[in-house]
This record gives sequence, C-alpha cells and structure tokens, in this order.
Amino acid sequence: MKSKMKYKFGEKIRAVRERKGYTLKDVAKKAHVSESLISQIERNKVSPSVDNLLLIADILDIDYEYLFSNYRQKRMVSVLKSSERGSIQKEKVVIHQLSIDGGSSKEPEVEAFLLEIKKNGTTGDQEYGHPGREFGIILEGEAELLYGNESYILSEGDSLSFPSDIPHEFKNRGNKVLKAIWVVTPPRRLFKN
Amino acid sequence: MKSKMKYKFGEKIRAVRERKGYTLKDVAKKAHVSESLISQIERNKVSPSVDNLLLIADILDIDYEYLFSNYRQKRMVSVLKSSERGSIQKEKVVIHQLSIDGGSSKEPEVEAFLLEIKKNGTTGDQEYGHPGREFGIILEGEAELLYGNESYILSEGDSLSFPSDIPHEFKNRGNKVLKAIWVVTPPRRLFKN
DNA sequence: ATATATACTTCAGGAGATTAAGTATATATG
DNA sequence: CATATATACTTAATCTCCTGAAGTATATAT
Repeated sequence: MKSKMKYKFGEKIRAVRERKGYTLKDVAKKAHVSESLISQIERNKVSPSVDNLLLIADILDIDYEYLFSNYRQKRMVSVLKSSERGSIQKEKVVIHQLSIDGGSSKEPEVEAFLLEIKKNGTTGDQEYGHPGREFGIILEGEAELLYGNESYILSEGDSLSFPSDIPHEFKNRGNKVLKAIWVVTPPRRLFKN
Repeated sequence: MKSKMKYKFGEKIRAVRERKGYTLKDVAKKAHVSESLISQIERNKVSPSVDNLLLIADILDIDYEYLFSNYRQKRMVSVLKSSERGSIQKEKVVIHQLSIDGGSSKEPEVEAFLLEIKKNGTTGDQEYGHPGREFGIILEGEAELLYGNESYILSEGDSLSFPSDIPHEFKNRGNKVLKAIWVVTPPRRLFKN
C-alpha cells in the first residue's frame, strides 16, 4: 500500500503505446530501461524520474503537455475591461496591463501588455534574458528590436516572436509614439492584481 | 561519475526561487521534502521524480512548460512583415497571420492572429475544445464570447484570457467590423508556411 | 575573538525507483 | 498433447533518489 503518488499518467502512456502497437519490451529497449519499469509506470506503481519520463514520452511521440494536462486545471475566463486596467509609467515608456490572473490560484500561461514608447524611448538597457517566449505586433510607429547582437527593424503592422532567454531591448526609432501589443509566456507578473 | 542525466533545469528553478526571495528551507517546507533535495535538484545532482518536480514547480509558480523549454526550443527571432502575412478568408471571418514558425524544426510556443469578423459573424459554431490557452484584445467593435454555457460581452480595448479546453465561440455583436488580436498557446498551426 | 543567525552543501544511511530473473497466460506448432 | 514463443506482470536484489544531521560560508552582533 504505497500510493503517495499524486499525478497519474500511466493510463495515458499505456493507451498510446498500445495504439501504436508497441510492446513493453519495444519501448524498454529504445529507452534503455527495463521492461518492468515501463510496466510499473503504466500501472502507476512508481513516480518515474523526469529523465525517464521524457525519454519514454519521446519514444512514443507523446507531448508531455498532454501527460500533464489534467494537472493544470484552470477553467476560468478572465476579462479585463479597458477602463479597469492598470499601467506602469516610466519616463518614456507606459505599460498597460491587458491580462489578469484567473480567479484560481493557478496562473495563466500568457501575460499581455499594450506598450507605449515615446520618441527615443526603450524598454530597458538590454534587459536581462529570462525564460519563455515573447510575441509582439506593432500597432503604430517604427521600432527596432535588439536581440543578442542582432537588430531587427519593424514598422506598423509587423509582428514578431522570439525566445526571451537572450538579452533583448525594444526601442522606438521613429518620430511618433510607438504602440505595440506584447504577449509574454510564461507570465512575468508585472501586475500583481 | 554518473551524469546520465539529460535534461537540466536546476538553474532555472534556482533562478526563480532566488528572484522570489525564497530560501531552500522555505521551499522544502512547503513541498514537504528536504532542504538538501532542493539543493541537489537545483545543482543538477539528481533527476527528481515527476511528483517532486511538479510539487516544487507549483510552489514556485513555475510552469513546467518552461522547465522543459530548452528541451523543445529554438532561439530565433521570426519577424513577419505586414505585407507578407497570409490570411484565411471565410464568409464572415478573415484571419490574418501574425506569427510564423522559426527557421528550426522546433515549434514556437505561441501563434498569433489578427481576427476580422464582419457583422453577425462568428469564429465557429461552438468550436470544439482543444488544449492550451488563448488571449485576445479587442481593437475595434463589440464582441461576445460564448464559453461553455457562460457569455461575456466585450468592447473596444477589453482583453481576455481563458483555457481553450472548453468549447468556445467568438462573435461580432455590433454593427461594424470586429477586429481583435488573438494569441494561442500552444500553436494550432493554422498557417503552415 | 566568540557568539548567533542564515543560507547553502556534503555525506551516510534509508526509502523508493529500477533491474534481472522468474511466473502466468495465451497462441501457435509439430 | 508437449513445448515453443510472445506478451505482460511479479519478486528480490541493486542503484538512485531522498532524508537528517553535521559541516562550510558569510554576515552581524556583543
């Protein structure tokens, strides 16, 4: 009688394996682990190490996102009215909040802002790299993205997307105000609400 | 000399923990595991069990998606010029592509669209639920989101965010064209490019 | 100098994951 | 029918994760 285990995905792995017509041995061989380990994992007898789980997921072509999908349960719509949104004012930059945490304690997977950058303004002196991914679209104005040692010029209507883990800086290089929508995943939680 | 470990996320956990000002002891106590385990995980000395990893990720409010992100990642900026973007035309709906896959074979974690919905138009007859999360902001017009059996009314400037796994439908309920930016994670790959 | 406190690391031993060998059941084959 | 082969599950030994206590490091106080 153990079952201290909390997150069970054994059934999912088994289902996929069987649908693909693999045997325990097949998977075990490819993953360089024992047949019995696969058996126990599929029956939720053990909580495998992350290494082994990813290995097995890889072999069966299972997105781990799917394995954990019943673990992340956030089923709320969070609406933020334009009149209620917060903003952070800096010298040349205004960041308007566009997303809020859902009601539950769980966090949303995206966070969005409306960026307004005045002439010669910038989001930060080569902001430190951080995890995740960013997406942006230029609503008005001319922008330059400095990314590592590369530079990208963007005009109205252009959109872009990149991993955030390389230092980056977003600048207004035109004469009018630069407006852009910015979406970050995972959330950085600039607004606590 | 062990180091059979393949996927290292220790640094990420440590970085987040420190940014949040938690000590090893704080996290250990909340997760009901030992301080030394946290220390070893953060220094990649062990590959923790899935149970423990999820527990710790929860406490630090880290999306596991992020922990595994260099496992499925790419590091390219992909820019899409407004003149080059594709669009899907339906009777009352136009979907303009705002993001593209990076050069590498790995997929980006977000996909973005500019939605234009004509009077009385809708994105789909209660579109089937699918995994992930969506974020939207209304640029122009009046909208209604049907979500499960709930309904949300949205006006210009309002933004919203919700998990996609419940059937949902997005409708124009005003007299002019509804324009909205829509971000989906993970990508649905409407545009193949 | 010594004490006290906080944050983290190391190490030996115990708990739990993983292996190798053995059991069980089914289907085939001569 | 015997026995051979294939798949999945169990058991006992082994290895890795994990714990608890002791140790290092740095800071602040007395």
